[in-house]
Amino acid sequence: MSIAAVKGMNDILPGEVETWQFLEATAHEVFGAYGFSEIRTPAVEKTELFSRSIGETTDIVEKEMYTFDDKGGTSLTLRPEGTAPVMRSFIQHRLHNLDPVSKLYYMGPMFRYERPQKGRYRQFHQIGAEVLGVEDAKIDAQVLAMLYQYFCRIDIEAVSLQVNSLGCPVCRPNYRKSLIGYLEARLEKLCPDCRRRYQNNPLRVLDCKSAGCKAAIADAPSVVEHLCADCDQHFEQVQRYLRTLDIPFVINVRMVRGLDYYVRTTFELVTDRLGSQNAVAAGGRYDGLVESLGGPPLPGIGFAIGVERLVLMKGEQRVAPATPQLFIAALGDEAADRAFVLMSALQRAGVRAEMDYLGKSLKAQMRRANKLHAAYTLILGEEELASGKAQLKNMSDGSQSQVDLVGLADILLQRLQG
RNA sequence: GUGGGUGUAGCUCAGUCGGUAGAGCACCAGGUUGUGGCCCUGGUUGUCGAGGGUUCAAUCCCCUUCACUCACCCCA
Repeated sequence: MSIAAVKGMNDILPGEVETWQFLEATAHEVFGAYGFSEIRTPAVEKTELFSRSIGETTDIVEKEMYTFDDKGGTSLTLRPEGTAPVMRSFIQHRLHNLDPVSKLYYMGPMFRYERPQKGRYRQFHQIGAEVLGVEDAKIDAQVLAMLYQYFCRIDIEAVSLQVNSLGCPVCRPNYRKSLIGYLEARLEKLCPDCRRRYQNNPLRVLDCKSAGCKAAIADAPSVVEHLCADCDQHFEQVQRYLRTLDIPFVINVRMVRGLDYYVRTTFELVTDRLGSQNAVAAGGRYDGLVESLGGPPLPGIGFAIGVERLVLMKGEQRVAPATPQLFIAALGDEAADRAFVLMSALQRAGVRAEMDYLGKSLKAQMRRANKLHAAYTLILGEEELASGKAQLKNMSDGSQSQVDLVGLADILLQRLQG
């Protein structure tokens, strides 16, 4: 057997890559309109960055990271998510000194050692955005509005925006305590996993998919009822601004986060079309993160979109590859040389032009022009060289006209670009 | 990490109750001595995932293994 790609890491081939390019180009455009700048960070970071930010006891850090020692003995990790590297870069370059508010976005591969399945891969791609320096609920709403606008622009529907508030270090401990008390009284109804984790990570139980757990937590205390005054007001304002902007959303008080740094506003864009990997985008507020990584005490909020999941949702409605505007069918060596020069001139001028390189028959060249969906085919043979006029065929209606060989490049440029 | 499913041509798959394989699509050529799409004719392509066992004989039965895939888990 020849060498295959690494498990869970996929090639993106012609035919599919056009969809990726569209999704990325639209992100540049939409995020740019909202005042975000792109930031690019390395694929590898010191391991400590992730263990400190994501949380030592999360699954990501405990068992899903690609971690290794480099030849100098430093423990490095392929980034499993994008927020921590952006925070690291932000702090390292003191970006808060340039502007009190930073709006950044990124896109690129992330790595997690998980068992691959539909919508979940070991190398996957995220498009993410982060805002640093604003606590006001307007920015929460603006980030959500931008995310919503992006999904409108890429024409993906069948997603629902779910919003929740997780509280802050002041109010969450109280909620935690009351939730643990509630779960303790119903331990025997919980699944084994939840029985094990209700002490360490009680919020996780709210997200459990087992029928027993779902029933057991049906009237569990909700986070929202336990918010402190500040958090409650913040959450109310977020909702008010979302309504002002006509952003449709639902409140899901059972939504939790897999990463430890989230506080207050959290959200997910979920769909029922991707099996169990139902989140196509997720994010939230992380007000303590920058400071905990050694930076200034700045609030932050952001999200990440799973690009593979978008591509899956686009499904059959793929973005079509660009097709040649002109195919030049040449017969004989002399005509092929003329065709080559002509094609090159057109390409320099930005016209998508193509010709045959394999010495095929005219019939075969026409077939290829058709297969490539060329808009026009120029036929150039001995007769045309002798008469000084080439045949230009419109491939959609089959009509054919004569064009002068003298100044042909300019004539074609006018026809094809005008 | 756990469980299920599937591995046969480039793709989607059929098949042999054990006698070393086929269809459609794709690709190539011809039907038109210089004109695509539709149609017709012909052609190319396989270590039947890998290793071992049973057998005169294995792509088929048995064992092992690998890969892919879906789900659990986790998450974008």
